[in-house]
This record gives sequence, structure tokens and C-alpha cells, in this order.
Amino acid sequence: MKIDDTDRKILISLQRDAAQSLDEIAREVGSSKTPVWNRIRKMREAGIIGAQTVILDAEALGFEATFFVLIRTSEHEADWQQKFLAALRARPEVQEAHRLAGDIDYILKVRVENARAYDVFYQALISEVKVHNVTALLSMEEIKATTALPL
Amino acid sequence: MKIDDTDRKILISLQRDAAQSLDEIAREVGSSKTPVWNRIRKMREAGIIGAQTVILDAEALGFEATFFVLIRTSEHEADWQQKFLAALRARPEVQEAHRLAGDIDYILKVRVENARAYDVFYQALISEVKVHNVTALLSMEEIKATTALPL
DNA sequence: GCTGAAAGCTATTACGC
DNA sequence: GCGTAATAGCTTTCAGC
Repeated sequence: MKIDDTDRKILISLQRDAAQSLDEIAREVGSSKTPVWNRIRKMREAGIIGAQTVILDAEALGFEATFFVLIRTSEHEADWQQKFLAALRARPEVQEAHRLAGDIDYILKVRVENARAYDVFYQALISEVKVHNVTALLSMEEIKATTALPL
Repeated sequence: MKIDDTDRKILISLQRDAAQSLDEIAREVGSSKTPVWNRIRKMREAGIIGAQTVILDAEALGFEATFFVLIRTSEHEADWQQKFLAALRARPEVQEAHRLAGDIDYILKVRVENARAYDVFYQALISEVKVHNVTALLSMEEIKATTALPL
């Protein structure tokens, strides 16, 4: 599916505020309700527009510690990897997980109540799957956090 | 502000799908429209519930490269830091930025079209502010990505 | 603090250009 | 493919319990 300039404007607007009415979006992109609605529907069907969610205040809800976890492993068999990925997907503390190119094999972003909760998570993970080397980076300050793509 | 069990259920439901109607949420949490609406309003006012957004398919929109950037700096004066933070906040490719404890000073998550676009970003950043050491980790596979807190 | 109903918007569809 | 207009459904407010 190809995206034109109006679609792009709609996406920018939706990323900023998905709670807006169609009229507001239409006014912003210089169109009117029906075409905007049809474009949104098409992009939803094409999977370009995914879930609609709400950003919560992590600190206010007691999640005061964010760790970035760098993982090196000696195991590279398909079997081990399946198990590892399943473990990551099953743990709600893991907000992000990426397989990397190069020296470090995986990076995780883990959101927990405090350092103690991170240790519980860490112990549980390494008892489930064997990893060679783990480095945890503790966030002192969240400078920026957005899900918006630089459209 | 303190959150009770019903509030928590509402937040879980909203994180999963913020486009649901109040009736659906009310049914899910075992309450009805008005009380759910009042709770959501209060949590919005308290800042617990923040922006409502839409998750877009990065690959479909041409953002095919994600980098995690580890930064060490020799500069730790307030002046330098202000300039660095302002630079990060101003760049839309930077989706996340954290100041860290320990050896590595900052971590960024940068979303760009391709490796060439990353280099453009990198050159621009280091020409703006002096950093001592930069390591870029390239994501090969996004295993998991969620903004949901483990409520 | 809940329920139920009224009022005002908004999404969604149908129709004409 | 766009805009206008009608309808159906939703959010938001409010009165009564």
C-alpha cells in the first residue's frame, strides 16, 4: 500500500492525539470527514495503523526503575532461541526486546517497581534460559520517550 | 492520588485498547458507564492517564532501521548537558533517551529509514555537541515492543 | 457512589457531484 | 475521489436513589 501526503498528515495528527474527532483531523489536514475516514479505514486494514493506546505515568503508578539489559549468549541454536524469545514475550516487565547485530546479542528495556523487583526478574530469567553475559544499565532520568515515528 | 483495584482494571483495559467504548470497559471491569467515566476523568486530571496515541507500523512506513546508541561523555557541566538534552528533544528520530547510572552516560533509541540516515543523524549530533565515545547497536529483529506497564 | 435517562457530539453510512 | 446530509451510536452531564 502506498501513502500520499494527506495520509501522512493524518498519521502525524493521529500520533499526536488519537482522541481527536474526525472533524478536527479533517480541518488540520485540509479535507473533510468522509475522505479522512476512508483513508483511516484503509490504513487500519493495511495494518499501517495498529493499536490505539494510552500513555500512563509510570512513576505515578509505582514503576520507578527502568533498566536496559544487554545480553550476550554463547547459545545460538534455534531451540534455545525459541525458548528465550518465548520467555521474553511472556514477561510483562519486558517492554522492548531486540535481537542485535554484533557483539551484544540482545537488548531489553525492562520496567519494574524498584531494583529489588529487577533482581527478581533477572534471577527468574537466567534460571529459565542460559545466557553468557548480562549487563544492566539503570536509567536515572527519562529524558525523552515517544512512540511517534519521525514522519 | 491513590488507585484502587477498579482503577487498575480500567487502566489495563485502556492500555490494551483505548478506542473501546465506555460500555465495553464498564462491562469488562464489572461496573457501569458513569463511575468508569468519573474514574477516567480523575486519572486524566491527575496525569496518570496521559496522551492517547496510535501505534504505527514502522517498517510499512519505511523506517527499517532501529539503533540503540550508547554514549559516554567526558563533559559533565550543566551547560553542556542542557545543550545535549535540547538536541535530543529536538530530533524526532530519537524515540527514547535516558541518562544512566554508571559507565555509560546515555542511551538512545533512534528510528530511521536506513543505515545511511543513521549516519546523517550521528554526524549532525556529534557536530552539535561533543561526546567522548559512541557505540551504535543495530536491531536485526524487534522481538517485542509495548508501551503497556505491567499492571 | 451507583443507576438510568437526557442532551449534545461524533462516527458511520448513503447520496449527489 | 470529494463533500453534504441523514442516522445510529457514543460520550458527557445530570437528577434521583
